[in-house]
Formats: sequence, structure tokens, C-alpha cells
Amino acid sequence: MKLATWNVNSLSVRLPQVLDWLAANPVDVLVLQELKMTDDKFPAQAFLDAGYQAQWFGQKTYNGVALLSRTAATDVVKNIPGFDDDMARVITGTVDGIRVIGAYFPNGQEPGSDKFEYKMEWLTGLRSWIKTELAAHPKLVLMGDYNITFDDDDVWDPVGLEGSIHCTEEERYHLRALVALGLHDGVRLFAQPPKNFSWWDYRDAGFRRNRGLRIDHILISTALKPQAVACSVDKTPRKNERPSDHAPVILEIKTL
DNA sequence: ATGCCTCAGCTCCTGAGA
Repeated sequence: MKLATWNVNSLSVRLPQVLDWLAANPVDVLVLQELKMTDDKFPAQAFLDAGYQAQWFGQKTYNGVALLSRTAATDVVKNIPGFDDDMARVITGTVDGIRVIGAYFPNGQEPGSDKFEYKMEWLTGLRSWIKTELAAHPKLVLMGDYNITFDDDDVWDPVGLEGSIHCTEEERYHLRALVALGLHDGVRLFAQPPKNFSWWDYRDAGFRRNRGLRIDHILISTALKPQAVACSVDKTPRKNERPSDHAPVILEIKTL
């Protein structure tokens, strides 16, 4: 069984690339972030035609998340119960016995800004809820665009970007606190190439020069971890003509 | 060549992303 996450930066623009990618990578589950569309615009039929059922939670202009799966997701939840939010950032469902949470974490813009404060509150709300979800669903994956690097290995220029957004100690504290609930960084369970990033700025030829960040993550619960057999970033779609700035991350687990 | 993009929308500029 394969599960993947991809921030597509507008599903309207990227739908052909997502369908191409699914044809080449027939994963069982794919969560998408930054749909940037209202619910009425979601291309449910195109995904059905490709063999995927969908749950989606859209919003005008910004944010928006979806959960695609070959078998129907059950017990679907949108956003974080107990945390009031007017942005569409989280979609959750149970697929083949695994609790799948797809999330688009706030960007935060700049340390000290209102948006950074919101990011901190959102992270606190998420962690509180994930704790209860883990208790109810031991086999769980939390995947998406975290907008946080774990450490300097996730940063192309750790000196130049020290303390900047995605790299602050406050953000990394929250990421470690999530892990401390009983989650594991899927990518780092396996050998990876050096400078293994998932996002590259559109500007300054960021991808060509591999000036990127690893901010898209798949966290795997302790109960599910023994089943993990592979996890990696797929840089292929970043080479497309009009790519998303993010690349997909894929997790493979063996089914019992 | 130290290289400033891409998207949506109150669309030909602006705000946001990261």
C-alpha cells in the first residue's frame, strides 16, 4: 500500500499533472494541499474516472485540501475539532484501517507577525487533537505541507536562513512536540540522498540549483512504523513545464 | 547569469506563498 502527499499550488492549474502522476504512480492514497478552489469547482469526476474516490474541503483563493483514495474513506473530518479556524487546512479519513490526516500547515510569513502567532496557535490546536486521534486510531499517518524544517539538514543554506520562517526554533519545537506524541519522520527512517528537499522557490532558479527546503513530511505512528518499507520524495513532477513548487512525498507500507 | 516566480482575483497590479 502506498500513500502520498503533494502540495499542488492550485488544483485548477495542476489537475493534468496530478492525473499524469497518478497514472505513473498508482498510489492507494493521495492527499493534496493548496487546492485554491471552492468546493463546487473540485474535479471529483476526473478523479473517479482515474479510479479515485475523493473527499475535499475547499476555499476561495487560498488553502484547500483533499483526500483521494482507491477505496472510500470513512469517518471523514474537516479541519481540527476543537480549534476554530476559518481556513480549510485539514482533511482526515480512515482508509483500509489506517487513519489518514492530510494537512496544510500555516505558512507563518515572518516570525513575530500575526500570521506567525496564528501558526503557533494552530500547531498547539493540532497537537492537542492529534493526541486524541492517536489514542483512538493507533495506526495513523499525518502528512502534508508542514511549512517547518526539522533541522539544518532540511535547509539548503542553514546559515543564511537561520531563524527565518520555516526554520525558527519555535516552529521546530512544535514539530518535535508532535513527534513526541508517538510519531516518526517517514523520510528519515530510510537512507536518502543528501540535500533531500521537497520545495524549491520558483525564483532564482531554485530547483535547478537545488536551493530548497524539506517542509513536506509524512509522520507515521509507532503502531504503524513496523509496516513502513520505503519513504521518499519524488522530484520528477518538479521538472514539469509548469510545476508546483512542491514535490510529492510517498510512503510505502506492507499490509498485514 | 549571484540569475525575482506563480497563483487568484475587487485582474494589467496586489497580496500571498515559502
